[in-house]
Amino acid sequence: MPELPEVETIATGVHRQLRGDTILSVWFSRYREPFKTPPDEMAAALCNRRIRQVRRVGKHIVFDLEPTPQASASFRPRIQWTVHLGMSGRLLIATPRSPEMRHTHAVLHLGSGRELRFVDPRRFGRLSLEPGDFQGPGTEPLAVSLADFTALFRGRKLSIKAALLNQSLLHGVGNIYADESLFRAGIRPTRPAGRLTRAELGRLRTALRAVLRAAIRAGGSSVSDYVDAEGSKGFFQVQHRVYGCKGKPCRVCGMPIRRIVLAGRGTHFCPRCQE
DNA sequence: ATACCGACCTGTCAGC
DNA sequence: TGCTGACAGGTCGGTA
Repeated sequence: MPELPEVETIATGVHRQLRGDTILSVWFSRYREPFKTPPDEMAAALCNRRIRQVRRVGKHIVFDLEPTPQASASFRPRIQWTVHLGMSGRLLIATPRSPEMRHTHAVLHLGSGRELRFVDPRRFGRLSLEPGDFQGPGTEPLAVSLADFTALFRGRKLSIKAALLNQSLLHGVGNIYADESLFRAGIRPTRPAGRLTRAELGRLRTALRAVLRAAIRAGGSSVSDYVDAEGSKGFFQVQHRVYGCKGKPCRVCGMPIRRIVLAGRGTHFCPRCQE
């Protein structure tokens, strides 16, 4: 389940491998779900583009594209192709001889002879064409100042957990890192976001940045493995302290970790350490 | 405007 | 063994 650290790791890996490569032709599956832009329009815009940069914005992977010298002069100079992996989306760099996995929904044929494949069994992923200034829906959690972070939650009645998941506030935080950062900050997920003290918001911002950075470091150690081949190895190196730990003793106080449903999501916390 | 909830999807796994 | 149902969750659209 790709959240900010996973998307960052994938974007970095794809950037390293594909920067400077060109898109010659594109194939899309028949499923319409992955396309926020009509497939024909997207295919026409992607062909004869050079990959200038691949990076992460929120949970989106953004391909900055520029025309190849051969492209017609009517091409817009710069466009962006964005990939959202949803729950189960993957990007694979393959050769034409690599067997095609089930649920492959897009294949970009590249000038180097390689292929970039988008595989997404559950089809929650989305592909989109952007005019060239894609910003994402919310604020970047790794760059937000304390003042801006505090302002995001002011006056809000929804739970802090739901607020962290709201991509139009902060983008990039998903269920795992919401739970993990709330645990590290000692804040119960059910607390109304607007009722948190300045001190608590400060702890939460610090915890969120720390856990995201640690996860990026962990994922970063196996970037090429992920992009090349099967695994999502790197992402399991992260030590979860509450997520998926229902009933296990809290690492700090020993109380059993509780699981409730909040904002429609499984939510994990320590009933003693988080108040 | 804000908040909440079901729908969308398929693979996995517990339980029978 | 093979089946059934619950569960996983990012995002969107409908509703209060």
